Amino acid sequence: MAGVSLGSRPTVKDVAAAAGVSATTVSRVLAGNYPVSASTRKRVLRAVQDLDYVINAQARALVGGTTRTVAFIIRDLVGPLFAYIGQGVEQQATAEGRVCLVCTHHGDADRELELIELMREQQAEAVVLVGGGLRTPEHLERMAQIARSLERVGSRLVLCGRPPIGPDVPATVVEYDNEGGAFAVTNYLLSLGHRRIAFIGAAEPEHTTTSARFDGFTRAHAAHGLTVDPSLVAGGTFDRESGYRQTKALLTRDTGMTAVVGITDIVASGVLAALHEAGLRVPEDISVAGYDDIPMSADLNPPLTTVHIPHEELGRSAVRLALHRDDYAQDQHLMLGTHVVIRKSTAPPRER
Amino acid sequence: MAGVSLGSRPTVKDVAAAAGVSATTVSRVLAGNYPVSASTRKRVLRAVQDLDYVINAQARALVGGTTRTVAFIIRDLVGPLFAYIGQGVEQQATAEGRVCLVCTHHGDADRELELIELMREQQAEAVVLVGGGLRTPEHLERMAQIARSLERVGSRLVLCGRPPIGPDVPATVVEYDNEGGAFAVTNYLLSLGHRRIAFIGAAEPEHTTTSARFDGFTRAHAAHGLTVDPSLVAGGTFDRESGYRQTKALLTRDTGMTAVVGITDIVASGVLAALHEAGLRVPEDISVAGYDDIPMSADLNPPLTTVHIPHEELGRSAVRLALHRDDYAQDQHLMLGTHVVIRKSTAPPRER
DNA sequence: TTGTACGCGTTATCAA
DNA sequence: TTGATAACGCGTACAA
Repeated sequence: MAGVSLGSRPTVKDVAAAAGVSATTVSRVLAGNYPVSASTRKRVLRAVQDLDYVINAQARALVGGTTRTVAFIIRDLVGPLFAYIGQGVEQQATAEGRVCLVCTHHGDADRELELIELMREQQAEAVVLVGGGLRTPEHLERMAQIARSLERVGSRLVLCGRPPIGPDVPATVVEYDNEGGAFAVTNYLLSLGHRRIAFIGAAEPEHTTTSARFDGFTRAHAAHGLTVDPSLVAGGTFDRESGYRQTKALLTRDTGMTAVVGITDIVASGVLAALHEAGLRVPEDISVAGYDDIPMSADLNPPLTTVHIPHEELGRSAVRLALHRDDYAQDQHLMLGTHVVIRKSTAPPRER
Repeated sequence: MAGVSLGSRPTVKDVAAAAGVSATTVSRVLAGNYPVSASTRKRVLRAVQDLDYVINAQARALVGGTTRTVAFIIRDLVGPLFAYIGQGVEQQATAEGRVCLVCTHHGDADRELELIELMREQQAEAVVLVGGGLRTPEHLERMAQIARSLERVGSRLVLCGRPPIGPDVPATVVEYDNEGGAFAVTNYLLSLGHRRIAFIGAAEPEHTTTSARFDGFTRAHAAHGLTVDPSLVAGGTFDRESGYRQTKALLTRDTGMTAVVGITDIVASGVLAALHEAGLRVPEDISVAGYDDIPMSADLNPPLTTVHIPHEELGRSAVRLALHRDDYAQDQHLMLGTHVVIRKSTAPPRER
């Protein structure tokens, strides 16, 4: 292997020297945006090969002003829902010639803010926040400030699966119809004849996802002239264990419930487990619905009725909009549709 | 908001001007590695606040020589196994104060090589390859070259879940006992009395994961004085659909098989589906085992006997070793153990 | 304790 | 078609 020197990265200068040209010429050959004679180009490319040269992205970013980098900040890398959105982000970023930075906050809202700051240091062209977030006034205010900070340096805050922060806050928003999906699935259960429907996972009312889904649940009841019975509303977190525990608790009381809506499919899988354990059949004895339509839902026993979210499309659109916001004044707020996927876990209530 | 100028990122110079000091002093305050008078520090920090200044990570990397960045290259962001390894990588990187770059190659080995090159441009301190890879001579040779290229510029190739490339190739390797796990689970089935065991997912013999697992399967047979019947070995890919199709095909022939090993849990879930559809009970009529111990395995019907891989530990160790390779001459090859997790999908064969 | 001058690797500008 | 020079934003050696 000719010409490779150990211990230090070759630079344009080294290539220039090896090719007997100036650094400028090397740069031009590599960029291909300037006329260079064929013979010179050949010599330069040869030197690049010999020295095993690659460009220094940091140096290029420093002078060029852009890093061609997109950051995405996500609760976790695991978990079927977020991973699919993340996959959409990564694919679109790659398709647009960008590199992806990824960070996880494990549900810690303050950590999320820290990470945005970190991504601002990294000069990310866009900072995509995946999934729902807090909606307390303080948090929204800090978020608004951060959005403006990013704006000032030519970057862009992107909310993916979360409602806008405020009317005058510069941010790209790609959300899905969280409330509408919850309305639709609840409405479906009500149409089947259910009147005692439990809702599991209603804690954290200041969390955007939680509140939107619960609102849809409530509105569907209202549309049928009903009000939600608070004793049928259980709290908990977004995991399977929570769905299991909350269902167990509900079963100890005589609630008369004939259907359960889990705030996510994962929660619903815990609901199913608890019901099976109690010897109840789904959907004969009790109906169960989830939310998210993660791949696993089709494999549950029985296959779960749920609300479909366009996971990947969410991520892709987020990046696409953010990177092309200067083009023909695109609308920077997109609301993607959701729809109910009817499987085997729901049926009319038993005659009592 | 005082002092924020629109449209351009503030620099140390701006902060210095605002605080009435030199750029050097600002740098020192921010780095905190040099004595600065309390009053000066205060003025500087105040200016930083006012201007909403953050450091430029690219510029710092250019002079400092290090990006504090770790890249990980993975087949997909979705898929339970890789995501967990990725999570380990991300967590350890964060714990070590690094930022993560992520790219996916969707199983395309050439694309993987391109991405490594891209990460070399990005000056990543370590480039972690997650999951198995090709093992053709050409690919190995290109891989070895790349490892040396990375080495030359102070970066490091890390193989996570893949065997070493060669003895003289500079790379950090963290693998798990793929062959041993396959041996153990096959041995378990043989010990239960099974003699006609199918292996599903044996295509791509040049893929490291595939071949290691099939080797373990073969060796277990040999240890019992048996040879593998080729008619019980089916090919296919790593997905559920493949497991389903291959099983269907096996069932059309009278193979006499009493047990099936899927090359992954996902494949095994397809196997289960095909068996159920054929009216066969698991494990009464036929036993099924998988590989990977992804979370879903415990929820399959019946819960799947499988081989556990220390997913997250794999990712964490990979990053830890790579970043500390200068410390006290650490061994840069780690082999983590696997073990069989016995659940409900395996039992002794029926008396015939 | 603080400041000046230079260099990191690249590209843009200007001149030849 | 090619080259010299300056500049990007920061850290560091050296000087004060």
